[in-house]
Amino acid sequence: MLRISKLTDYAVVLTTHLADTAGVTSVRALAEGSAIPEPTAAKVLKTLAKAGLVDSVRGAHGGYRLAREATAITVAEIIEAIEGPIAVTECVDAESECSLEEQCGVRANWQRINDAVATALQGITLAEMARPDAPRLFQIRKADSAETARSITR
Amino acid sequence: MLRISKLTDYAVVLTTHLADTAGVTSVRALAEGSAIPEPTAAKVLKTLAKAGLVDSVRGAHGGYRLAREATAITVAEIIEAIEGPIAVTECVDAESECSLEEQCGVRANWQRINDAVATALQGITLAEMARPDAPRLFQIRKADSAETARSITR
DNA sequence: GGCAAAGAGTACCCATGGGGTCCCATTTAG
DNA sequence: CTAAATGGGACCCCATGGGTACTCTTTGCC
Repeated sequence: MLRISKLTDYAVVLTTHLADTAGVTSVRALAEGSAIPEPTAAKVLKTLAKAGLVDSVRGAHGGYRLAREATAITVAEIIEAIEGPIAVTECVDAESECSLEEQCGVRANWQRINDAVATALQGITLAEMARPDAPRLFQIRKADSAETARSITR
Repeated sequence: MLRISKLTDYAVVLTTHLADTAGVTSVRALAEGSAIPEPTAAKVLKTLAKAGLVDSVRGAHGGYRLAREATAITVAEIIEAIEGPIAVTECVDAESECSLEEQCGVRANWQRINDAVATALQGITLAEMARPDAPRLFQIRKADSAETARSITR
């Protein structure tokens, strides 16, 4: 499955909506516009605010707005705000004491895969994510030898 | 976090060990060599066998061996054997009825991200995964030209 | 000033499924 | 025949994703 959590999905959708709007938007409006249950949307937005990705305005007529330009927010940041550091496997995550890490030749390669995925997600901005007709696609390539040309054709 | 499950991690480690050995190897030997609890290793191997990635030999002196060359098994296959189809988000997975999918501009982009990740994992063989000093790295590129766009759409 | 409309913070609950164990049936070498 | 293996279940536990509720605090507006 290799899933991101639903909450993260919500976060992307919500920030996407914010990217479309100029001023601040209330949780209620955002929730309605995204078909996300309001309390849950509120929870997600609070988390995003703590992470500094959105700014909140309290009080009457308050709401949320993006803390930066949509072009300056990456999908990776949103994921990390909700789920923590991107770590494909446990052993890739910072302080894991894999019992036989000396032996484990697999680890280094998971690390590389993890880096590739992280880099990819860091390269995708919220602005791009907001456009269904995004002109850019993303591909992952082996960086190396001669046959890399063929690496896409599966 | 974007994690693959521990069981999948185990699967990669176990198949890696199989790639190093010629004949069949018993679950016990594999479990000991990988520091994975034996019953759990057994479970994983059964799943891999059902998926056709490893062959089992029953009876005394039985065990497992790779069903194909290590160069002909991809990491993507192992992941899918344990976790099912690679689907970064729910809406990417086959039969999801996302309430407002018409509206949801995010979906198409998740699909693209998903494809990129899947393609990457399909390009990594078990043989490569088994070598800690793998010479190849993996990187992700944005392809903003129209031609590459076509090459990914499956 | 006071009320109402917002978000902040936190505690809490519930269901799902990852992770793990066990048992018994079946196969096969010696 | 027996022991050593896997096949195929059923089963359990508990961490956590997902969702809810309730009480502060801030602030616009009459």
